[in-house]
Amino acid sequence: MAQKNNLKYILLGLLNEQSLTGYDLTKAFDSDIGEFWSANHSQIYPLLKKLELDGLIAHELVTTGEKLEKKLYSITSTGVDELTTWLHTPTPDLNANKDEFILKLYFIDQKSDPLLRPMLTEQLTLHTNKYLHLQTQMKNKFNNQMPSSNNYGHFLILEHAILREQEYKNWLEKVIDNLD
Amino acid sequence: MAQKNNLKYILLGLLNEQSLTGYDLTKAFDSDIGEFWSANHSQIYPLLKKLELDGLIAHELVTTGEKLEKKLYSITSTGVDELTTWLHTPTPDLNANKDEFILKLYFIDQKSDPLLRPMLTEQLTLHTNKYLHLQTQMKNKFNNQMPSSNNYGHFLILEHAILREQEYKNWLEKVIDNLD
DNA sequence: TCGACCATGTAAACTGTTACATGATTGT
DNA sequence: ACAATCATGTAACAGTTTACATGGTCGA
Repeated sequence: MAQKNNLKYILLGLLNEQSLTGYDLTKAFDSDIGEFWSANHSQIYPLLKKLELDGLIAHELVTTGEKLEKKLYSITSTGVDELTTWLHTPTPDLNANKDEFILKLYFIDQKSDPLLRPMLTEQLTLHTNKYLHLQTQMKNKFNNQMPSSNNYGHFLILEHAILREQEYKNWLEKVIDNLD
Repeated sequence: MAQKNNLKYILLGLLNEQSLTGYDLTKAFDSDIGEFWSANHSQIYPLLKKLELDGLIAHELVTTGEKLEKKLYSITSTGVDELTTWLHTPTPDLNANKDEFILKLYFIDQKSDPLLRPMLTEQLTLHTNKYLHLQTQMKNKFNNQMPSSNNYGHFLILEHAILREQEYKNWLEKVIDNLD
């Protein structure tokens, strides 16, 4: 979906914590931030170039081994300013979260439709796995406790994600039980 | 985001219930289906043309008043087949639901950040309103009861949406309370 | 040496939003 | 008459995905 260049702020936000390469930034979407946003390297590399042109980030070359060069990006003070401005900007719009399964379900008219049970159980598996995955993340990153300092936001969104998956699981289980 | 042409199936799904104009289909995203997907008329009209070219839908002209012509679209048997195939296709991927507020929260490091409270209360207002809106929808459409026939999927997703907003609200309230 | 992973890039196609454009109907 | 709504379309732009393309490093 054509959003408001949120990816730009994600990159600035991540670089505000530490200097990273495009590859590192790409990987960040496989874990942490991946629970809430997705992006491919083919989108990230060009954007990094643009952000550098705009003076929001800068890179230095680092060589690994014999000749493998990486571009280690860091945020500039202008970049920090833009990030801060973004954080201070209200977020007044709730965007419909586009869930393909929910869409299909919308078009199932009858409780007796034989498609219903396999669809629901498939989703239950997916959401149970996601739930367990998030639990593990919480254990690994925060040892199930609210951090006394730092990463408070990260803790909060992980907590929220877990509650969300729990709700999704519970609802699916209830609906499946009720099919009989 | 570049998805898998989900909009196509939404249009087919809606036209499978009854014949509609492009304008009607556009309006459907303001209510019902709008809780789960968004689309503008500028995306819908060209897609309707394409679907007609592909033989999935057909239109007849209906004249209102003196000369206002509307195109009343209906689904063809080929269209029904494609819709059915889609409904039978597994939905094995959970896509990250992109929530800008959650993204911002991720970058708030300290519990003491003065930004935190206004951000959270802004979202609480939004989600409370959404919750109340969904409750009203449920009352209007289903009178708070599971339908004995028809629209079972619609009922389910509305129920799920309400539970989801309830969770979101509860979480926000808890976090705000805990700020003191 | 070989496979997994590190590392960076581009191109094409697709999906989605915002803006531009026009005209008719209906109810007050 | 006027405003709100009905009704349909295109153009430009922005964001996202998939595929193409290349080469280096590290550990078993």
